[in-house]
Amino acid sequence: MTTPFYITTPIYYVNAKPHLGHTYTTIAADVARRFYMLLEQDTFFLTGTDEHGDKIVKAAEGKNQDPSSYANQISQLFRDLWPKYNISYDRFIRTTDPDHIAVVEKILQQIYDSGDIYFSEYEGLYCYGCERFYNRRELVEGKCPDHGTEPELIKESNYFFRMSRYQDWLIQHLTDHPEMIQPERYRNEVLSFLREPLEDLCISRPKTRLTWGITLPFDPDYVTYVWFDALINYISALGYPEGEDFKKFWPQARHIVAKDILKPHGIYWPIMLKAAGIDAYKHLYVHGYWNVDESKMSKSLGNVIDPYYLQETYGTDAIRFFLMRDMTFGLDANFSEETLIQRINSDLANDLGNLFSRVLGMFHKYFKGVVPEVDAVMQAKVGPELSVPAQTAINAYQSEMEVFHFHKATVAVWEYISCMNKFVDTAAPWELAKRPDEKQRLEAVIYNLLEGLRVIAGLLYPMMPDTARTMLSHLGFDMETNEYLPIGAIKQWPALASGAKLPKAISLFPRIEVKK
RNA sequence: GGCGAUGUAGCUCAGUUGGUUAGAGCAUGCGGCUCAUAUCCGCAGCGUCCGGGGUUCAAGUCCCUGCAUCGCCA
Repeated sequence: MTTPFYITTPIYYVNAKPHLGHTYTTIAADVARRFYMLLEQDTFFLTGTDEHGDKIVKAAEGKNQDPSSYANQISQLFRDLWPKYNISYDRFIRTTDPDHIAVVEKILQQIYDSGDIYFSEYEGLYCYGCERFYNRRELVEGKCPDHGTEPELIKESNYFFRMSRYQDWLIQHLTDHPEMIQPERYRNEVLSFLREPLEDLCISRPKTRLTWGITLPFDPDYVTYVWFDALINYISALGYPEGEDFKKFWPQARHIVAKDILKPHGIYWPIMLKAAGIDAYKHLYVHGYWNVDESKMSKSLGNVIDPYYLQETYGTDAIRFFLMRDMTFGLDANFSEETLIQRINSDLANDLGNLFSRVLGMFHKYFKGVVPEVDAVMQAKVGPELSVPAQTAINAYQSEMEVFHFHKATVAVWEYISCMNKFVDTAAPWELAKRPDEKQRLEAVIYNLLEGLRVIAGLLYPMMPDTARTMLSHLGFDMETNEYLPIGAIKQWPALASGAKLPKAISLFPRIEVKK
């Protein structure tokens, strides 16, 4: 019985179209998920959209739509985008889904009954234009920064979640599970935040102000506030509390998020789970932002990268590869089409594509596309030159992937690709082909190069599923019935059956000509 | 204002518990091969490892301080 694997992306807020950041998070989750498929574990991959709240109401009003149809429309953009990037999720959850709403109600009632939700009146500075409260320090000379009007002091009653009660528990839990929040810098950020007393969280909005939300089961005059609704998706999607998927996958939950939503995921969510009597998730992986041409991606700068454009222009696998290769998980990275093209040409076309092409080219030239039988003595002599570094690459790749260091895992594969290219040069099959007495060596050299390609293709599957499958089918694997090569099969060496007839190579990644 | 992170070749970054001439990829220059997508392979150059001080036989690596950038909090 293997360990199940459960990975989630955040549910994306439908106040804007999908951008590069959403795309990165979702691809990272898909890569992780496919990696665990190679390990032959049972996997569940969840993504979706977050659709309630006043920002959605406002955005809908701006387009003269009701919140529901507006949310439908934006949510659909995400569902249309993911197939283009080969995202293979198991469920796309929406906070407007009836089963989700039922679970949110259930959890709210449960926490309310146990006494961790209380009703309280408070006073604050409210701007009617913004429909929100302001802190004194947010105001500009005592006025609303957006409207320039003086906010009014009003009294309002709301429901609060007693987070403060669980502060010590959370600190202890994070201490006992140092690996829970990664990379470490974000764990430290959470811990430093927890050094100050935690305030209770306001989890409701009166219906006089907001109706687009889930009604509190214990007070029909209020709806629940976005985070309390949104975070619960991670368990409602699995059929909490009785669902088989919940029982199977929840204990292994791993969340991927961008750094802007560290606090809800690092603090609110574990405490909500604790208050509801549910085990904490296993890991939270926090990544940085993609800057564009050295500056922050923002609508006002007009430099928001459109993932549809990228996919249509450069292709699914090239973008998947670039995003995984060029961002150190946890740190900010820079995106520019120039570096993207650079990467595609140098890593994909020159290193990988050309290797594939030259090896298969020689194979067809010297062996007419039929996998040669290799002499055992010769195999013992030639094989290790490629099989030993292959094992090294597989091990490095595997241990980096397990901790979501996609960047380093990629480098491990490319080190092996480089090793293969060097081997072609030193073994010089074109010289061997001229000498009949070297026929056995030539057979071994080509055979083992094909083996190396098999390993490369196997490892590339999580990152570049289409490319990997194309390569494997050119190496004679039946990719109609198999989706991928499991890790055990990747590690085997030699594996290719002699006598098999293989198709001619195709160009995996054409070079992109840069006009100057 | 408080806490923290980062600062290494033109660019992007690796550098374990301090230990020999500081590394990789890309870019640049030169050379080689011809199987291949004008690709690949080899060689070369380039670094006051942010500045300053200290500990040590020995510091990119530890301590103090200053500067810069960034993040979180107030």
